Amino acid sequence: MSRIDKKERIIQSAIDVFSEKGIEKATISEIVKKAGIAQGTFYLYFSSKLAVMPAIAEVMVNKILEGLNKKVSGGPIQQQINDIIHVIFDLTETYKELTKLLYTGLTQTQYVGNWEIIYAPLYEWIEELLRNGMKDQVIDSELNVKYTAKIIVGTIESAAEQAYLYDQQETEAVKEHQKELYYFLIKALGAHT
Amino acid sequence: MSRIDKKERIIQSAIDVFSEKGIEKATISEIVKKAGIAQGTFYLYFSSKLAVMPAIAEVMVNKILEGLNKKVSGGPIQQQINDIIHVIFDLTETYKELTKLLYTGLTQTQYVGNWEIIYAPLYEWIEELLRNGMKDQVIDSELNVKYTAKIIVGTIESAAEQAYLYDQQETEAVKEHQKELYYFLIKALGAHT
Amino acid sequence: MSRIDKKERIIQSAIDVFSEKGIEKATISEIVKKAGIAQGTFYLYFSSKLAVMPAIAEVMVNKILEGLNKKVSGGPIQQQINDIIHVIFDLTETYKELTKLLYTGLTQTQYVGNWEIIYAPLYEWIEELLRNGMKDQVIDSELNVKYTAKIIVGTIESAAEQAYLYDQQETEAVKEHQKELYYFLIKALGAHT
Amino acid sequence: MSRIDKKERIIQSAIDVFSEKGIEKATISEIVKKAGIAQGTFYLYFSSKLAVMPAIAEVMVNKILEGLNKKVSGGPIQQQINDIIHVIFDLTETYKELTKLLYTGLTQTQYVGNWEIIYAPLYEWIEELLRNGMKDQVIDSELNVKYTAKIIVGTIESAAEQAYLYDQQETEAVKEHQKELYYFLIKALGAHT
DNA sequence: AATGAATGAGACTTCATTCAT
DNA sequence: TATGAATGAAGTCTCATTCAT
Repeated sequence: MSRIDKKERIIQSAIDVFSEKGIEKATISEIVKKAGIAQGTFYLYFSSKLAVMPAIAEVMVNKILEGLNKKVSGGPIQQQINDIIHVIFDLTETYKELTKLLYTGLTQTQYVGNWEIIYAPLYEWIEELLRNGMKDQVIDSELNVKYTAKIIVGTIESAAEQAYLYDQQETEAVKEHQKELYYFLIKALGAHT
Repeated sequence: MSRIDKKERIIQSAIDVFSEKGIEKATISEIVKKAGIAQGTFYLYFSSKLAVMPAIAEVMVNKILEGLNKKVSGGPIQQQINDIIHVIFDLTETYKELTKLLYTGLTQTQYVGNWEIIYAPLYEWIEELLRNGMKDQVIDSELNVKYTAKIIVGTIESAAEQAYLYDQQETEAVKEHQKELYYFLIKALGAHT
Repeated sequence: MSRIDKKERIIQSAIDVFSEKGIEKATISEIVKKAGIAQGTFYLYFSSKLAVMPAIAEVMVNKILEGLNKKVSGGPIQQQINDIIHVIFDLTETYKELTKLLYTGLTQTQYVGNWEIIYAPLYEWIEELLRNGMKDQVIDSELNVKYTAKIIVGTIESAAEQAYLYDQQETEAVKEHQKELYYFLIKALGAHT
Repeated sequence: MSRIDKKERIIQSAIDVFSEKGIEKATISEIVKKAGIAQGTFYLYFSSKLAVMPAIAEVMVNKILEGLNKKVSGGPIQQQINDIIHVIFDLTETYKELTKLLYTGLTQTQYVGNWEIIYAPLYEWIEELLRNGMKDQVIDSELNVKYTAKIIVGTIESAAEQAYLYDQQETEAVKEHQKELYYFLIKALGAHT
């Protein structure tokens, strides 16, 4: 097993354990046990439980980007917004606590600053979408691309967390929530419904 | 010192310690020390560190409600939205990590369900605002009041966290972010800018 | 069991364990086990293994002082020197490694400075002896009391350590060593043999 | 790099690390790091951390012998005693903790017995000096050469440790201490001051 | 002979929780 | 009700030692 393998295994195992137990109750002991490596080996790669957070965050953002690239069609902006909503909702459902955990985990460490760097590619992806929409004159041409991208991501993520994490909504309610969110965003962007 | 005093002191002290140390590193020892009570006394009021969370959440939501009631004018919907943004941004700045911590803290316990109950008054406040706006025909009459209220709260809170917590923006950038958020919401609600 | 009892027990147990195992191999686990207290209790009294050192040093110096007060006669200076030699040799034999350990233990910590304070009463005891001898004109009247006291203690202690610790001399050799040491000191002090 | 080079480097590095950290906190990791060799390589030369001690002791005794041979004049015994004091004080100042560490380090191992062997050449050097002094009738002809040599070495070393290690005396005080020690030894040996 | 990643035993340390006062 | 010393379980982390390369 190579060095890189070991590190990957730790990250993957940490994702599992954090998801299941939460940051508080997650232990390095359990992470290494699940990763199938020795206790001391953990410390060759990470200095503490929370030091794994940035690596996990990167994995998560990559999953979102992958999802966006795979699932978001090249069609009209309305369809694209709808696809983005579904991608983020699906990932949030799959990884439930993890996203929230990441925020908290990072804020509890010296790595808060990393957050922006890690999320940058995602924001850029949305910014590109907005710029194209503005170029095609299908969305409000006066909006600030940078902040709007952040607002959109925050809005969708918080809605998804609401739906799956706090409300623990039924499938039907989730659909309703998504639909409302869709109209909300479409209007906010000045696109035609 | 009465029972209620003691309990209040524990909650306040817990807010301080959680804010400063995060959930992970906060200890009951420090909470009781700051509260000026004995170790054992804590357990007369709360069963564990995380059991204080719902009480803290309630305090926070009350602060938001207080802020809304005090700061949000009776004027046009646009002005009200603007006021709401400022109230939530200000509280987020003051209590920085605390909101996030609350989410995480609650999700790590049996109290997740409480979240909705605690936030209910806040959502109702916004829902009332929306209903009035619809009645006055100043906002989109077709939107779903319940989900829209949640979406609005989520959007503003996530933007505030972005601004103060992750980006650690300068005053100017925050203002820009707030302005963009304002237009975003106004449009989303179908109100005239 | 009172607070003081607990602390005393830790110190006594630490003396035993350090003597038996040396600083390196002594563990807090074993100290508490022998003291019959819980692991965590140790930390209520001392912050680390080495932090017990000054307390042990004090105990040792007190033992020496006790011995001097009890065993050293009020007779002629020659007899007194002889008695001092025996007291220090006896204690060194009983506590073998401990004295050396103390030096090392203290130098490995922030407590080096304490050494002088702890040894002060012993030096004073010897200084008093010297001053009396000078007053009675039985020893060299020109010697510096302060440094000579230190030199005497150092000379006797190092000889005792030589005898018992490094050379591990037989009884006869020890007697010979002591006798030679006696003449050495008598002459150094300018007393008549 | 030859075998001998490697071994020398380990010993030198161990001296540095032991001096800086003390036996307790010195680690093989740091010794090899400073020596510029791999972890495993250490074990090709020494079986443990403490097994380096005898080698270090030898280095130290050689330094003392070198110093004596170089610095101690062929003049009158008084001058020679004075030179010896300076040599041992200087080395003690340079290597501060190391001498004490050696004692302790050796006593914590199976190598205690080695101590006498290692120190033998030093004692012989002093014994030779004493025998010459006796032959020349400049010192007490009745003293036991063997024990007196040990006592002298112990007296000077303990005084030097007092001065530099525990008291951390200023230059002036050290000179005073040395002067007193000089008269002390001269008188003890029955030489004329 | 040399390497250094990996190991895992075990020491250290913390801290929630208890309970006699 | 309130206290806080004592507990000891459990987690963190280090580091000597091994072994495949």
